[in-house]
Amino acid sequence: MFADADLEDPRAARREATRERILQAAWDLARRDGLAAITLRQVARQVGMRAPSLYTYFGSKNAMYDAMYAQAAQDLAATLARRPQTSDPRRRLRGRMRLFTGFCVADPVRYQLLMERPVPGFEPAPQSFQITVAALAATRADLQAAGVHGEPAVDLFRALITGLVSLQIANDPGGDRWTRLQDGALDMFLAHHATPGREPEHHPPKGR
Amino acid sequence: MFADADLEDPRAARREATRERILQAAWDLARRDGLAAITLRQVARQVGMRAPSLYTYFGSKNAMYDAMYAQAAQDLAATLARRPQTSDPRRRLRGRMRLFTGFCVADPVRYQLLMERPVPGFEPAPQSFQITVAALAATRADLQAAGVHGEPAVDLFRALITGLVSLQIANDPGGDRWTRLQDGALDMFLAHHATPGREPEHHPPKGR
DNA sequence: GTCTATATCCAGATAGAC
DNA sequence: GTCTATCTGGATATAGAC
Repeated sequence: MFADADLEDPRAARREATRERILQAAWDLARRDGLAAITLRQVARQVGMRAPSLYTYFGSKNAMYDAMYAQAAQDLAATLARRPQTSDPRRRLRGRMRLFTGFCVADPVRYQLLMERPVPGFEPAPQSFQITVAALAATRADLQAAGVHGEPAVDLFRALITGLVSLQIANDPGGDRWTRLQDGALDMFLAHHATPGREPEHHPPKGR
Repeated sequence: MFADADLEDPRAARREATRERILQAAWDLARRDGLAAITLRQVARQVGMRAPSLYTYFGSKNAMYDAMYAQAAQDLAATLARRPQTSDPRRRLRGRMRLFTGFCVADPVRYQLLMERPVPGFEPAPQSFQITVAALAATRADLQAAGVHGEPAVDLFRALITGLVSLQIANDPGGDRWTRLQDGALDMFLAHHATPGREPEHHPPKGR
């Protein structure tokens, strides 16, 4: 975003590198102890500093969480955008779904920060939050292209994915007990909620 | 459990009543500020005491969480057991599902304490946890009676319910945007994972 | 930019008077 | 059984020397 505004300036570059090291340390601690449990003292120690020095880089602890959220949102957007062109809408939907579930289970703490409210008192900046919303809108378009129409169907699809991911993370972290069910789940869903056969170009309904 | 061991003894009864008042205050505060945010001082004030007095009733803050967890687990067990006899397995499954989702959305904080790990450093006593597990086993039996066999199908069913409940709680608290999808979701699920027609008495497969 | 020192606040838990 | 007083510890954040 504005991070690389002055990549030429070596001072700014070095500052950015330090910011990055701090965030990396924060992620490591969050993965070990939970997002809400990290303290500025711990983060500072991890990068060889004392807590007050962090205030040179982040105005507050919540500002640090904000930077972490922004990183996570960028990760998600980059992951979902990676999907290559495919002519078959169902294959594209399936690919996007796999990318999404893969992203979620690859780093449960990142998922938690992005999708839940794991830190009391912290809410992401609207600007970062919009990145997340936009990234999910792509899936909505895929659904429509695959012949799935109507808000209830989209909601049910979201529930299916959310359930698979959260049970996977909670009950079989690192495994695939639930994620391996995703293809079958998609088939089941499409059989009930997609108009069969090829789907023409579609202009969105004007309602909602 | 052991709470009513000496209901005759008026001293024990009064003590139990006070314990109950304290827990009620803790639930109220948890619903307002979140489970992890409640403090012993707040709870004590709420019942007209000072914090140290609570140690007469609970050995530690975690012991209080344990008592809350036990209450929630008992609630769940009582709710799921309430299901009246129905001859049609599918109707029974549907009824149990509705009881479960209703239980979850009726008190999101209770659901959170029961199903997630919302308080860093607190894990429920195994004895209470077992109540939860046993209560959920009933649903497993209902699934089998309705013609759903195999662990993957059970896992998918759990994912469906979990997703509906958690999106409902997170994005439409107090509403029914997701819970109203449950009957349709069940139909979809059964169409794909249940053996059609009437299901005979079934002895569990030895595999798995 | 980083440090020490400190302000400010609040937590869970214990000791001991009443 | 309930209280006051206190212990112990940790948090975020700021002031100001270097």
